[in-house]
Amino acid sequence: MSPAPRVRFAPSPTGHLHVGGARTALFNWLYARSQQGAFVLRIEDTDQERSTEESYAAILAGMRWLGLDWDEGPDRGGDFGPYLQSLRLDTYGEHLQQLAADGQAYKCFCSAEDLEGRAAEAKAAGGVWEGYDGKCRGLTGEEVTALEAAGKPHAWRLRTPDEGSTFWYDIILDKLEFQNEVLVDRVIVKADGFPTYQFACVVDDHLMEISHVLRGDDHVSNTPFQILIYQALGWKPPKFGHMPMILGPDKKRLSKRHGATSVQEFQGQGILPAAMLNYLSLLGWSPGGNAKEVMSAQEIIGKFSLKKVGSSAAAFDYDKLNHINSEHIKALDAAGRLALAMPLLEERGWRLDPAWLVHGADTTEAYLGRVLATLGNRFSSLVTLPEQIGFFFSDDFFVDQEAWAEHVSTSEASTLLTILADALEKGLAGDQAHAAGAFDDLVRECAEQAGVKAGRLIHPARVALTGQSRSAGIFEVMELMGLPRTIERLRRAAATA
RNA sequence: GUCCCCGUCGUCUAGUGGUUAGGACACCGCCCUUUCACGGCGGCAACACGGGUUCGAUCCCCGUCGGGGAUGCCA
Repeated sequence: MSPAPRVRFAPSPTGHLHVGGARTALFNWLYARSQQGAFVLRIEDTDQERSTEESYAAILAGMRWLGLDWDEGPDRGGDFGPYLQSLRLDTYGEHLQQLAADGQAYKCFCSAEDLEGRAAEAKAAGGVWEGYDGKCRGLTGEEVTALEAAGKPHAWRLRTPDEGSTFWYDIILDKLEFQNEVLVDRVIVKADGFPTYQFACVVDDHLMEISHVLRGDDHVSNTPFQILIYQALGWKPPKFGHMPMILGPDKKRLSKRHGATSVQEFQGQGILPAAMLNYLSLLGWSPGGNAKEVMSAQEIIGKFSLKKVGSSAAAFDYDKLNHINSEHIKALDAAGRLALAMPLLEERGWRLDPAWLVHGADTTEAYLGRVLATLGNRFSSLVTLPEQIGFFFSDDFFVDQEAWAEHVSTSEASTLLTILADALEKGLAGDQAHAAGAFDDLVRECAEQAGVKAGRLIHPARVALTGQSRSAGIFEVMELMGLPRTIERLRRAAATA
């Protein structure tokens, strides 16, 4: 049995946790958890311009929301820290010295402007700029001394071989090979003394004993250069696995124009973390065959395997995410649903109105519990829930104008609703008003007496009471709303014909 | 331009050198029902194209096309 794997998620703190990053983090986490390995969080803040505290906090918050817990990280330490690259500058410096000592790294005095200028020239001459022309590669000791004496700042580049090839066996993509000829001498330490991503990533992955580097396939072309760094340092590279990217619904790069792209936005849209995690797990991976797709994190861990991770890019499907989300909501028990719905009431200041005198539910929570029970599986979205239950808490509720016009604003409806209101006033009292069945009987009686089918009365009543053409069972609604309020709304509706 | 990756229903995917190419989302229809929803049942719909290899290719090879990525002193 091979030793427990050590994997990592290494975001740069330059924005929110994007779904692509979240999926990368998720697959690393799934692999670690399914193999009893370690999941490390490392922050790659080597870009002094773009790294921010807010992004750092947002990324950690996003991961916590999703439930991706890490075993080692900047906030909780570990045996291989620090886990913030800006705190590891000495380490990178030492390794750079090692490379400089044996001539594998050299100083490059070309400024960004120099490089741009030469690239433009090459292009103008009809040629192609391959990335770096190796100008400082052959600088003599005297030339270097002179440039330094002149105060010219310099970066460090890795001297890469011109012949041969670099290859590796990717866990997901199988054998990948690059001709060294196309690999350029890229910068490993910038003029500001900070390492580039390429260098810091290699040094840290090695020192932190990362066994598997699982990342997006946008890193495929960085890998050969990184392998060259491992070789220059005399180290054995870890195993690499490049996962396919997540694209927008139109197969183009996923961007804000497609809708939400950061996990924080999905949170704001009523997506449950368990649902988000579930949906993301299905992008590029599958439990196989006819296995059910709606799963808890534990179930996913139990079935996860890197071997089953696919290699083609996936389009993000908001519809399916919503479906998975509704399945997760429906799978919740009463307490779980209540916990989800209560905050929505609080946001709106909705409370049980004592005047409604609802039997057996004297607190807002108990009342909401009964409302949700009546709703049953109709409660499948946090976005629509307020509309679905608002009329239970306020007289100023959402009204579907189209439904109102069709079912309520007619003379027939007006007549029938008045008949019903009268009958409720005379016929129902006391304990009877606490049984949906009593409302049921009375409504049908009224319809019969008026000579119409029950549905002719039920439809207008539903819209009159709830403002919508769809709701929980209307007799339960009457019972939960209370007799006085029911009669009041029926009369108000009858008057609008 | 160059290098690299990818290509099964509209979407996520399962799958095999010989299958009626399976499931899920979406969509459509029917049933249930006081409507909607839920649920149940059914339907539509795919192996990108062209060459090979083979008795036989969705599957193996080559090419084309399409999509994506890289080409930074960003990560």
